[in-house]
Amino acid sequence: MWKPPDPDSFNAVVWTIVKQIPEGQVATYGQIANMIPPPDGVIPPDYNRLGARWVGNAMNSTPDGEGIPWQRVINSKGEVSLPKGSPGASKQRTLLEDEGIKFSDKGRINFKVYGWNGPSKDWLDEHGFYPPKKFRDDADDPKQMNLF
DNA sequence: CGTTTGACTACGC
DNA sequence: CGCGTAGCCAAAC
Repeated sequence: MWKPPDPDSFNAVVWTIVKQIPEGQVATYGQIANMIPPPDGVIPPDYNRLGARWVGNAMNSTPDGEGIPWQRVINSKGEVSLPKGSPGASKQRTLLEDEGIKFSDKGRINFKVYGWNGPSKDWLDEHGFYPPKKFRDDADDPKQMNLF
């Protein structure tokens, strides 16, 4: 069974990945967890379920002033996952709206529009991370459109 | 110490 | 869809 190595280094890895999320896009806790290779190299079937809480923990202890876009990580339902009505929750929503992200009337973000497809393959290879789940076909990705 | 909690998620109804 | 539940584990009580 996979468990995170010492929490400090695990958090550092999470932050490294979160910093790659571009403005105006969002990732999920489970998506981040899926990118981080387990120490023993064996991926359990419910891999992202195991890591999602730890990713949440890492977000909870995000250092301020280091440019980590913590607001771009949300839960699998597309909602801000901080306690409803908390100062942090409204702050996160405001930050995302400032980046141009729109919320549905039920407070959800459409992954088809704003979901992050992960870093470039080069970056993944360089750091040894797994490619994450994609929310859109690359053909539909605005970033890939005029790549030719 | 035992219990509860938490920025989670997949799954079954 | 929404809601409840099981499973996870480090941290805080």
